[in-house]
Amino acid sequence: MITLKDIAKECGVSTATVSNILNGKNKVSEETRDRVLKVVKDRGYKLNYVAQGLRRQKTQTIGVIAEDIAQFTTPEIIEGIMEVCEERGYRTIVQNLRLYARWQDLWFDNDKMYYSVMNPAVQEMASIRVDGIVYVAGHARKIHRFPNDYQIPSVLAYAYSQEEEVPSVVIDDEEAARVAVDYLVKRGHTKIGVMAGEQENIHTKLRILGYQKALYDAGILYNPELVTYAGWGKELSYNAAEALLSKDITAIFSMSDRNAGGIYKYLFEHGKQAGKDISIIGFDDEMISDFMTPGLTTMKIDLLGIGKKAIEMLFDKMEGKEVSKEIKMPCRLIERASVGRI
Amino acid sequence: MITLKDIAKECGVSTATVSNILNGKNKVSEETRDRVLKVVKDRGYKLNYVAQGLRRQKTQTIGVIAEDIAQFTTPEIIEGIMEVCEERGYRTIVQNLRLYARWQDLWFDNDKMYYSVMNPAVQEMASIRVDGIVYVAGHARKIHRFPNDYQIPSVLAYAYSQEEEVPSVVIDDEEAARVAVDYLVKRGHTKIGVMAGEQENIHTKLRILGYQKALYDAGILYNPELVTYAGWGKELSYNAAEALLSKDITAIFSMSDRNAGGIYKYLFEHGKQAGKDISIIGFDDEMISDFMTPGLTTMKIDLLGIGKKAIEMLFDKMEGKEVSKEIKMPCRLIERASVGRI
DNA sequence: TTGTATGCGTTATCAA
DNA sequence: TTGATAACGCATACAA
Repeated sequence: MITLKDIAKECGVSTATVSNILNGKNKVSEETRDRVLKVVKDRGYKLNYVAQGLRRQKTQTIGVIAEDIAQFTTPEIIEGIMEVCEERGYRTIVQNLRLYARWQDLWFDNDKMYYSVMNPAVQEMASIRVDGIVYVAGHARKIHRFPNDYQIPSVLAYAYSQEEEVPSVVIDDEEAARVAVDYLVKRGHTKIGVMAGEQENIHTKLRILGYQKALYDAGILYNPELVTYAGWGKELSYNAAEALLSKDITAIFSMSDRNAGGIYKYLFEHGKQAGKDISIIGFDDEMISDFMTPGLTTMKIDLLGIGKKAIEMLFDKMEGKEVSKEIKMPCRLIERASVGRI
Repeated sequence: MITLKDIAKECGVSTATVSNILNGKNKVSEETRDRVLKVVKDRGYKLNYVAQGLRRQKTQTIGVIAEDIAQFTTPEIIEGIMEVCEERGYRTIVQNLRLYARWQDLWFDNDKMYYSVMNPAVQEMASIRVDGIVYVAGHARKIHRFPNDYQIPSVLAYAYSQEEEVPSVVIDDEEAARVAVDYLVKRGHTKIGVMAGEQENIHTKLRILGYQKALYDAGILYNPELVTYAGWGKELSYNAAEALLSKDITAIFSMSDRNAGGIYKYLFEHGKQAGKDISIIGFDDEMISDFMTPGLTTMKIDLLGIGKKAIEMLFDKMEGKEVSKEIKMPCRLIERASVGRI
């Protein structure tokens, strides 16, 4: 592989001069610049970032640590991060912890498991000498002890940071839920059930709060019996659908599109339809919501925006600017056909 | 940041000794090893991969160039690549060309557009001095002129290579289609329509071939009038559904789950059901197929397997082993409820 | 078993 | 405007 030294020799100049030219320092004459640039091009010379990184002590690289790129939220968040990095001339290197693929949800409360994968990943990033780290969580929770021994500027995306120096970007679950339920209320629904996610999950708790808020604003009494916890998948939700539907309700706030899918399945098997026999609003705007029949009205998460915001905060931090401790990104209502009027 | 030299000084040994210990060379006494290792641990010393890469002329890093990680096939392929890389102690660095995000499908036939993004990406990988490259395509097509000026061992995943030195891993479209249609035939269907993808697309052409093969094997005459081209999305397929359904058919081979979704929508609006009024088999096994009502029987693509196979071929290449020019990965039938018997 | 010295490809300092 | 030289952190050949 051709090096800077080769170019220098071929041009009859010093390596310092070639380096200066390549880095746009203007202490070189037009003439030598042109000559060198021509040779660089002809020989197809390419800078060695490894050597540059060593000398500069700066790799111009952002590390992304993803809990699992197979989580539906993750690729789009990373897409947002990469888009901004590219604009700013930064490279991106992705570490995939594959936490869900390894252990499903067993790692949630198992620090030993978690850190057995997380620590090496951070060390890896440190060894590569990335200039900053974006940690992309698979679902919202409080992350404490973010290993910051290496003094690398870091930002959390899609989870809440417990450490002062690590800011985070999350979705505004409570407000999004309030908007969703308010949408039902505005269409005349007052008896509104909830197909909730995992009971201990932060998303779940905050969305319950938003649900309460919307009811309160409308002067409707909160009735805990109308809230069913069914995890995040289709199956549990399907199993819970019958009991929930047998209650005296006209609409359901489903905390994920997948949960809504379980209800749809139940309805289908009993010859009923969302939007007609019962109103349903989902959450996530996963692709499935556009493929369910009828289309599922739902709350869209701005994943791209989360990624962009997170990396922008990281750059601000790297430049020593003041950054907010936590940013809540709004969700957007996507209207389809699963909600009717009373 | 603490360096190898610091450790050496603290232990009163030379850097060479520390390096030898860290690299598991057994020309060191137990005693000094233990002493050094203790200091390494206490001080939290971490190797600098940048320096190591420079010295070794080997970065222990695999570059992944993805046409777009937002394509539904891509994250899982990357997941497979990363899993194997991790086992072998290789790092992974991902470049996301964001081709679809930038230009939808305009870049397919526009070499200038394509290489304006592709060439810098490859140069980037070259500058990082990755040991090998896996290129992950967003959809199957023939890729010529894979820029291999840098002599970096490379492999194509999910597209066909036109270059002798670049092997590829693709899905066996023809056989998968044959299996799908045969499944319909075995259930008594003889009048089988096709909701096909983009006409010029390789997936489309090969699957048509598979369709023909299955018909031929069953002694059914191929009738081109039963084949409708509708792109890969839901909308065009929905628009084409009426005409296709009005033909004298009892089943449809849909070349993507999304296409099947368009048919479902049409059926739903006309009070009909897949599996009862018409049989449908899809392709891809995207998540939507499990959420459609009734569940869509479909062909699952082994994306994880494609990723693993591709990276394994790359390692073989890097080790100078002989590798096949092209590997076709089989698809698997996933039975749900959208196909009935005649 | 351990240490010395050199070089990987680049950038930065300083002198010319 | 240009060049000589040192240094970044590590691995290795060779000497001790």
